[in-house]
Parts: sequence; C-alpha cells; structure tokens
Amino acid sequence: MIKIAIVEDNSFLQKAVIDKLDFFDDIQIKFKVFNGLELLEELEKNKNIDLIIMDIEMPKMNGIEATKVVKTKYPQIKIIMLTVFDNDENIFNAIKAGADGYLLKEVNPNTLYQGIMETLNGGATMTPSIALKTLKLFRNPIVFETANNCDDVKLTIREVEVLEQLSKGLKYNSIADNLFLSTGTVRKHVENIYAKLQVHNKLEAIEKAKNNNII
Amino acid sequence: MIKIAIVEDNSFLQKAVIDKLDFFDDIQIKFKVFNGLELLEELEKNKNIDLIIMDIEMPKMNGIEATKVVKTKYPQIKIIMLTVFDNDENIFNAIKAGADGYLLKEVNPNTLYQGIMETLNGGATMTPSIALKTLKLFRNPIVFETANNCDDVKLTIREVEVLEQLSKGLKYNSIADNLFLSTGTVRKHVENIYAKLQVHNKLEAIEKAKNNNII
DNA sequence: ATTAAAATACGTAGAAATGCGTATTTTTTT
DNA sequence: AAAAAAATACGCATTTCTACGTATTTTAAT
Repeated sequence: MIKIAIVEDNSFLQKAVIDKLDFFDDIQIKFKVFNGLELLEELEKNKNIDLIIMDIEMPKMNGIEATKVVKTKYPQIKIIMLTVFDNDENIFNAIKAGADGYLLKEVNPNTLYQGIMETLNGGATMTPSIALKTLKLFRNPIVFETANNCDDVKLTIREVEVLEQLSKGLKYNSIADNLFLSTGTVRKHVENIYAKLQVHNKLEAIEKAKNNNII
Repeated sequence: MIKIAIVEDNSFLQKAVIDKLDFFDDIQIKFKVFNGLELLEELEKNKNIDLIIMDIEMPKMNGIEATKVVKTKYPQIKIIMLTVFDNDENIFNAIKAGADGYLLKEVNPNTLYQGIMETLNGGATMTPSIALKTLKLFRNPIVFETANNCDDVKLTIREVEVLEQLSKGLKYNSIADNLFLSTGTVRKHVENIYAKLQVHNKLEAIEKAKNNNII
C-alpha cells in the first residue's frame, strides 16, 4: 500500500486529485490538508508517508517553503508538485527546494499514477512541457533573486574563515592549527557562528551560509 | 508524416530502432547514418527532417558534437538522444548541446513514439531515471574532473538513503526515526559508508558523494 | 539449494562537537 | 578618550559521532 498525502488549498481541486487516485487500489490517501503549515503539523503526528502531492500557491505556507522543510526534516518522503503554474521561477524554485517531480493539474489519472510509481522507484516525473523548461533553465541558468533569508546575517571576517575551514570537514584541532589559534578559540567562534545563524551543527551552518552567499 | 533520421554506428542497434518505429504509420524514416559526419553530409542534401534520433558514442563525430552543430545550423530540427549510457557527464553535455530529449536504448516502442510526439509538440522527453539525474545536476552542479570519480564507488540503496539524511544535518536519532530503524543500525550504515568512501566524517562523505552524484 | 550480499541490531570505548559560563586583550567606532 | 565590537582563551558538562567487534535475519544471486 502506497501512503499518500495531499496538500491543496482549493477543496474542489483537492477532491479532483483524490478522485483521480481513487481508481488505483494500491494507493491509500492517509490525509489531506490545505496548506504547508497543516502538512507539517500532520507529519509531526504521522511521518509514515511515502509521497506528498503538493500544490504551490497556498496561504500560510506555500508549496515551495513546505517542500524545503519536509525535505530537510524527512528527506525520505518524495514530493510531486501538482500545480496550474508552469512559469520558470516556480519550476526553478521547486526543483531547488528538492521536489522529485512536477506535474500540471490537468494531468490524467494514469499519468499521475505512473508518475507516483516512477518517483517511488527512484526516478523523477515531469510533464513534457515542464521537462523542456527544465532543460532550458539548465542551459541558460537565470539568477532569480531568491530573496532567501533576508535575515541580514553578518559574520565577521574571522568567523567566515573558521566557517570555511569547517566546511572542508576539518576538525577543531586542525582549524586551530591552520589559523594559529587555540582550539578553545575556534570553538568559541563556532559557537558564535551558530548563534548568529541560529543553527546547531556544522551542516546546518554551512547550508545556511551557502544560501546567504557567505561562503 | 513525421520525418525522422537515425544516427547510430551499431547497425544491429540501428535496426532495432527502426523496428520499434515501424509499428507507427505516421513515422517515416528518411535516412539512417552511422556517425555525426555522415549526418551533416546528409542534412546538406536534405534538411527536411523533423527529428533526429541520435546515439552518443560514435566514431568520427560523436552525438554531442553532432547535436551542437545541428542545433546551430538547423535549430528547428528536434533531437532525441538514444543511448545506453546514463552517466552524468553525457547527460549534462547532451543537454548543454541542445538535445530535446534523452532516452535509454531499452525504451519500448510506445514510449519512444510518445517521446517523439511530445517533442514535436514542443515538449521534451526523458526516462524517469534520467529526469532524476537531471534534477540532481540542476541542484548540485558538478565540475567533471575525471580524476575525481574514478573510484567506482557503489553504495547500496539503504546507504544512499542514510547518506541523504545525513547531508541534511540530521542526527542519528532522527534518521533512525525517519527510516524506522534503530540508532545502532543507522550507525552501522554510516560506518559502512565511510569505509566505502574512505572518509572519516559526515562532511567528507557528503562531499565525496556529491562529486560522484550519489546524492 | 546454496552462497553471497544487504539490512538489521547491540555493546563498548574513545574522540569530537556542542552549549554555557567567564574573562582578557586587541581593534574599531563614535 | 570612551564605548562597542571582535578576537582571543579556558573550564565543565553533555551530547553526538566515530571506530571496532559481533551477530542475526532478510534478500538477491548463482
């Protein structure tokens, strides 16, 4: 049994998706919610989900943001975007956020089902029009001002140096050695970095720093 | 009538492709050649072609080079790569060269036909496994340093899953939770991953895995 | 049917990382 | 000159990770 969750704010379209999947016996719709926040709440209660069908435009938390969070907290869950919008920016952001597929709302039941199966078997699924846009984006990468984290994070020069070394997988001892510091000082820099970035380990710090073009 | 050209150096495989397309009445194979150079010569004589089915590895001029030239001189002609190779570098280069699709040789007649039709209707076609690789390349653009990934590293499916979760900065406990495992098992998987990749911590493992496009 | 590989799980021990507190010196800013 | 920010450094407690060993069950391959 394939465990599916549906995230879609329009209850009419939600129903349409459910109807499409109703044909297939091995598909079990575990829950349906109306926005990203509700999805996260539901996943807290029950993370035993194989795949999420996700709309993009939604109140409170949109599908892109939700995808980012889900792919960070529960990377094993597959996500297929299902939306009426096929503009470059949405496609680009959805892929960057970690989506495993991108289908348009008018998809027929069979194609949707196929897409789900292919995704669960370690592939990805896209409608041909989306695939073409993806290829074009690939060839001609546009820089969207992602307006990522406007948090205006400011690390000092020394902190950036330490973070750069951290990102190479060096341990505190080696970093201290490289920068002619004591291990304790490196440690303190790392602490301060974590506090500024509001994270709690190397990987999160590096991820966030990269997103803000700090490193 | 859809006018198709086939570029494939192996005459046996060439025959196989023709057989696959023979089923369909609206497909007309205008000519078949054995490498890129012959293709260009033939196009000089007759450029009235809708779509080219192109192999990659060929003598004299390979499919990537040929695609570049064709897409420059005759941009209206669609090109679908049809090859046994699904390595990142080929996919990357084919897309960059301007290919409109990328299918694997074992494709069944129907899918091939569908792909052709979708491509001619302004879409693109990819097998799900290729689509996934494309998305990964999109998210994680690599520099193809041949020295880097000669190691022929093979991780099991489970190991890749664990590594993906590791790369998000999750701790062993959360990973165990997400994958419904014991913490000890996660630990053991991580050990095995490190041994295979010959590394000694998360960051090195992730770095290496990304370079080999494992994650 | 037998063998090999993969996935599962636990224990012990030491290394490394994280969080919190404190404190001094140096540099920069006002 | 005074104040603020940055860089330096340690100690303690706790958590997490890494390494090594062992072992059973499940799945895939020959």
